[in-house]
Amino acid sequence: MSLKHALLGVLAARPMSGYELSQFFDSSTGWVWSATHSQIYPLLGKMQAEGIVECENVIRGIKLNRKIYSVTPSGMAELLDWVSTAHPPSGSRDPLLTQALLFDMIEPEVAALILQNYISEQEYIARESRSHSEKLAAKNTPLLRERLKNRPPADHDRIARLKAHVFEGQAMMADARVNWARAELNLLMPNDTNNAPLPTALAAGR
Amino acid sequence: MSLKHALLGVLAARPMSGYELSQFFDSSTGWVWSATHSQIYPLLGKMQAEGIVECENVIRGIKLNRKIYSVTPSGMAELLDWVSTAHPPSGSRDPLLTQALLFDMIEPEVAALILQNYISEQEYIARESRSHSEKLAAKNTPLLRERLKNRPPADHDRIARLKAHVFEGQAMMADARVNWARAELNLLMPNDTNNAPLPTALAAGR
DNA sequence: GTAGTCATGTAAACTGTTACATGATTAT
DNA sequence: ATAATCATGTAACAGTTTACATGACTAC
Repeated sequence: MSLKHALLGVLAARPMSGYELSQFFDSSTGWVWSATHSQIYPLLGKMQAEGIVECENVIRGIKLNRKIYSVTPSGMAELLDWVSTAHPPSGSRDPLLTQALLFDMIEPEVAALILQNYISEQEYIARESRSHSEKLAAKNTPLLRERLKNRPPADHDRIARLKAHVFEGQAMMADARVNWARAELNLLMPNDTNNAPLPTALAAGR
Repeated sequence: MSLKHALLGVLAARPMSGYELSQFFDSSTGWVWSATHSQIYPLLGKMQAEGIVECENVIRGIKLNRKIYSVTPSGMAELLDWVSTAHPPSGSRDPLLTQALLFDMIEPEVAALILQNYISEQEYIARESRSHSEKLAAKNTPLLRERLKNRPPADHDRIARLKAHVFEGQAMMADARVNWARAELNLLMPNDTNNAPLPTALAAGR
C-alpha cells in the first residue's frame, strides 16, 4: 500500500493534520502520488490503530479541532523497510495509449483534438514539476526546510538535489508523452503543417 | 471504465472467448492495459447484459464449452464514442518516484540495488514493446491481420503504422524511466563508475 | 497416468472515486 | 451577512488483486 507509506514519508518531515496532508496529495502541487481527503482520513485512523502514527488534538479558535499526526518509532521502521525494498512492478495501464490504439477507427481530426488536449495537460504537468524541482533544488519549499532541520548541514545539498531530481523525473515523463503525442499527430495528419514542427530535412528544403 | 472499452476494441478485430481475451490482457504481450481473467469474465457478463456484446456457445471436443463474444452494433457505437472523447487525466501515481523521494533516508547502496532492478524491468518492457511495434509495422501479428480484413487495402499501411507507434510510445516511456533511473544512480553514487556511463566530457578526458 | 494447457467462474480483500454531510473560522 | 477556506468525516460505488474452485482436453 503506497499511500500509507507516502503519508508516513510526509509526516516524517513534520507532524501534520489530515487536512494538510490532503493538500499535498490532492494533485495540486503536481505530487507524485495523488489521493483525496476521503481516502486519507480513514487511513490515518487505521494507521493510528496500527501504531505507526500517533495523534494529538489541537484546538484552534474556540472549538475547531485539528488532529495532528506524527510518525511513531514503529512507523519510522515500517517506512524505512518499505523504502529499502524493491517492489514488483504493477500492471501497466495507460488510458491514452489504449485509446490511441483505436485512433484508426475515427476521423483523424477528432483524434488530433484529443491529442492536442493531452499535450496541453502534459505540458502543464511538465511545467509544474520543473517549477517544483527548481524550488527543491534551491531548498525553497516549506516541507523541505522542515525536513532539513533534522539533518546534518553537510548533507543538505545532496538531499535537495535528490528530491529535485524526482520531480525532474516527473517532468521528463511528461516530456516523453508530449514528444510521443506530437509524433502521433504527424502520423495522423502528415500534411497539416500546423500540428507540429516539420521534420528538419523537409523544413530546410523550403 | 477503460477495461470495458479495451475489451470492445479487441473484440472489434474478431470475436473471441474470455480466455483468449485474458491472454491479451495478462501483461504477457506487453499490452498497454493489463487485467486478469477474474476481472474479465464477470465484466463480459455485464457487457452482455448491457447489450454491447453478444455471446455464442461453441463446443470444443465432447463437452468443453467456449463462449465466443462479439461486439453488437450498440457496442460499436459505444466504442467509437469512447475513442472520440477526450477523457480527463486520472491522478498520477508512481510508486517508484514516491519511493525515490525518500532515498535520502537509506543507504545509497540499497537504493542503487532498487534502481538497478527497476532499470532491468524497464529495459525488458522497452525491448518487448519495440519488438511488438516492429511486428505491427510489418503487419505481422495475428490480431492485426484479422483487423485489416475489414479495411480497405489502401489503408493498411497507415493503420499498421498507427498501431506500431502506440507500442513505440510504450517503449519511449520505458526508455525515459531508464534514463531517469541512471541519472538518479549517478546522483546517489557520484564516484561509482560501474553504475552508469560517465558524462561524455569526463569519459573523453581519460 | 499425469502434467500442461484450455476454459470458466466465484469470493474476499483491498484501493480508489464521487457524492453526501456537517460545522467552525476568517476575510470582506 | 456571506463567501471562502479550514477541518473532519461517512457511504456508496467502481475497479483491482489474490486466492479458491472445478473440470475438459492434449501430448507424452
